[in-house]
Amino acid sequence: MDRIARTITPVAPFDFELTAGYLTYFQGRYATDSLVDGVYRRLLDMDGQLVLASVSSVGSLEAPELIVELQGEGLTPAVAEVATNKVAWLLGSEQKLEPFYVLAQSDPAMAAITQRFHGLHMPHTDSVFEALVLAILGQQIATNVARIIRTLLIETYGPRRTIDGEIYYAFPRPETLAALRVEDLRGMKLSQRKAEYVHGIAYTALDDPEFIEGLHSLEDEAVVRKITSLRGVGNWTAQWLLIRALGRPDALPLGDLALRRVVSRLYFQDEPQNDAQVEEFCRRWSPYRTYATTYMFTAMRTGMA
DNA sequence: ACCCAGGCATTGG
DNA sequence: CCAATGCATGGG
Repeated sequence: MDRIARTITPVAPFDFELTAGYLTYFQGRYATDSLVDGVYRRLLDMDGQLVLASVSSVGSLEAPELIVELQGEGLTPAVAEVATNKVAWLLGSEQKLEPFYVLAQSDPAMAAITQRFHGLHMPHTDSVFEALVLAILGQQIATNVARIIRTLLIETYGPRRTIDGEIYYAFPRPETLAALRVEDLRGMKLSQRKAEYVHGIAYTALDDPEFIEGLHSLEDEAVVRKITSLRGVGNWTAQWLLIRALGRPDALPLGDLALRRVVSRLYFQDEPQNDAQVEEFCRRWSPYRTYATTYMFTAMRTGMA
């Protein structure tokens, strides 16, 4: 087992615990990710080579610095370089939040939220495929149910590695999910329809990887047009893809019940708002609607809204 | 026993 | 083009 250490210098302000904890808020784990005793861990699947990244903070909010310890068989400096870049991406460390914070000052509620969660960056998924499958799994079910299903899928079909007596999982590969029968996915507590969606997306990702992973080079609108042609992917899923997989700052997941609720709670005295009203209202945060959405969800999750 | 929860595709008007 | 409906699971 080879080990290499690297550092990452995120764009300030960067709150490591808040950002790494965004995914792992439930018992410090999210199937593929963990945050225990200030160390964020994730098993990276790099062209079939499994590398465990262990990340800890040695800096501060305004002068952030992260230590990334990598371990795996045949770990070379070149591989470590790619792995470090992946970790930087996973933690959204390049995001510049200041312009959004300035915009948030024009609104007392958002100003309070951004102050409370100062330095929270938006975590990203490793691949577009991962974000797509996770979004399908999360459609129209309670987050708790979604978590159970997600964990089951990852721990059943994800590549794994035992290190120091602990099992780590990477997200299942397209070829693995594409090779399954729909009944196998139904065994993962997916509905017939979702099992078909996931299978179809895995098949597409395997058959035409560029269709999925090539979305990085397209404009937001083109991404939405292209990805919603897949069965199981509507606007809500496309917007989450822009946020979670592509790191776009101005996405807005209209149709999201939680978004409607949190906007109505924070700005309309709990008076229910429909999608058109939410869209109209959220214009004030463009071109940073991704950040506004994520911060509102975080506020809601922690009982602040 | 019900009802609902961070949607989508299909169908019927 | 828009509204209604089935889908599956687990928690309240």
